[in-house]
Amino acid sequence: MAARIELLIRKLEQFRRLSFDERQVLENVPIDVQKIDTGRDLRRDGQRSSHCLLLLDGMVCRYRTMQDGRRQIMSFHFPGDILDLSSLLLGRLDHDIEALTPLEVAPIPHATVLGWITHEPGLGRLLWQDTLVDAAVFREWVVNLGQRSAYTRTAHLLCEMAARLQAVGLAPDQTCTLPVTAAELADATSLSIVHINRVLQELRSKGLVEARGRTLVLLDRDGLRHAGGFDPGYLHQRAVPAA
Amino acid sequence: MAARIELLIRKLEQFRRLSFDERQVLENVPIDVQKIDTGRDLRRDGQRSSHCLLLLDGMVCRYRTMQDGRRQIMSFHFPGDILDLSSLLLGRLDHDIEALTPLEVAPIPHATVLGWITHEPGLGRLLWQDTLVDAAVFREWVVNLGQRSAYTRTAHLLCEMAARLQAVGLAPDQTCTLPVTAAELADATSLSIVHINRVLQELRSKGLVEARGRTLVLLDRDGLRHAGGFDPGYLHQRAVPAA
DNA sequence: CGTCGTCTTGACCAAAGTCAACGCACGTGG
DNA sequence: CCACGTGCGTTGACTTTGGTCAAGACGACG
Repeated sequence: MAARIELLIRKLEQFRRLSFDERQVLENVPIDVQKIDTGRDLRRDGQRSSHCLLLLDGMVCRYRTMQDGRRQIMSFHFPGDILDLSSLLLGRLDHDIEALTPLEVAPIPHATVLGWITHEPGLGRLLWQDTLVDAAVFREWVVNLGQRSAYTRTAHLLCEMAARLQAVGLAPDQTCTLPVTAAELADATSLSIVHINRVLQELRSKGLVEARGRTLVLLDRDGLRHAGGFDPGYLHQRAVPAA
Repeated sequence: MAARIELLIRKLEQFRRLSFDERQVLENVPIDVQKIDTGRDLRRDGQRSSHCLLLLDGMVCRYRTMQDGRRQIMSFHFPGDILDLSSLLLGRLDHDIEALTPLEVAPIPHATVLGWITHEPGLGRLLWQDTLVDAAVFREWVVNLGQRSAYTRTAHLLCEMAARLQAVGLAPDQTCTLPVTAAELADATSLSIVHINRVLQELRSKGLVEARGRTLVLLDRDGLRHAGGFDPGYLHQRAVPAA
């Protein structure tokens, strides 16, 4: 299963080609695949840990629960993402991380990651770049929550998810299937379930999306892009990598 | 004016004590102080640059302007902050940066910063930590915009600003003066000016804040903390540094 | 003294939330 | 194989939070 580290390599190669040595360092990491059920929390608010989690398969969200039980999803993550890079340098986590689908993750000891960046400082820079992109995505969410209407906001979020899936080769054609429920979209857009439902109806009536069981299918990426005023520049992706 | 780099040092020492060599590297940087007027843009959306800006005095915000002219402020910055660290590794900026007060900034060439992190990898780690904290702050803004009411949201924002000023020794006592207008708070909280005005009135009526010309005085930090449900954990500050 | 930017107020409006009931599909166990 | 329960989606009626518009006050500064 060592091939799985390819996901991380592909993600980092969004920034620049890796050198032979850099690839070697990553490919030599023993990958210990763990399976996790839908709904399980991978990490809890306040937790310290000695490993980072590399997501190999499935989808995950980070969220914070308020005192009154409402919750705000802060980000979604896809295969190739390192879920809690912040635990490496910051210690305590300030949010929860939950499995939205059945998952495969690989815990990578902090010591291993520190080894990477010591022996190959270039890798450290790439990981730092990754956290800068993360920050850019959070900024975009601030704009999205602050300035866009329910309809535009939802479309924008769907575009972002599609663009990120495509970047790691998981949404090769125009369509794209997202394993999210209306409740999860509501928590991410900070709309009520009732209202996100009305928004999704509108998106469906325009032929932009389609509901299939517990998943949402994006039918018309350009239409969604237009509906959400989506400009992918903030994702700082290079050209779409070859499938 | 070389003493000014002390601000950055103090900021980084929020994470850990610097070694003698690390201090040396930073203290040897020639500081070229530039003065900037209120309202000027320091950086524009899409811009590339060859320098990072170290803020020495004054207050700054990052924002994005929408097509319809509304704008969303994404963050405020205080002395000691590096304003566009992302330009170092990501190239194109995805937002504007504006002076909210008269400013003193020091441009630091990218090459210089790259030199720091090459010769003292520990400094690179500290700067990376700084961007992780930045990201944590953005996440908190997502929660703030998504889940908190106008009143709570505003109080929370004020608490955050006070806590960050205090961390660099600029709000030593219980009170704290912020050079922000209602319009700027409105753009940051994504409330209308009219509504933020009503919120500020309520905060004033409870003795939590006071308006003095173009500045806002925080009178009762504990009261604000309570009003905003503020928990500073996400700022990942160590104990308050000695004044 | 006038002007400009900022703050303030009140009346009205609209986007999104809440509540409550219902439907629908799926899975499990009798 | 059907009955039931559970989780998710849907709908309509009503409410609330905060937005919009418009007018006026205040205060700093040339």
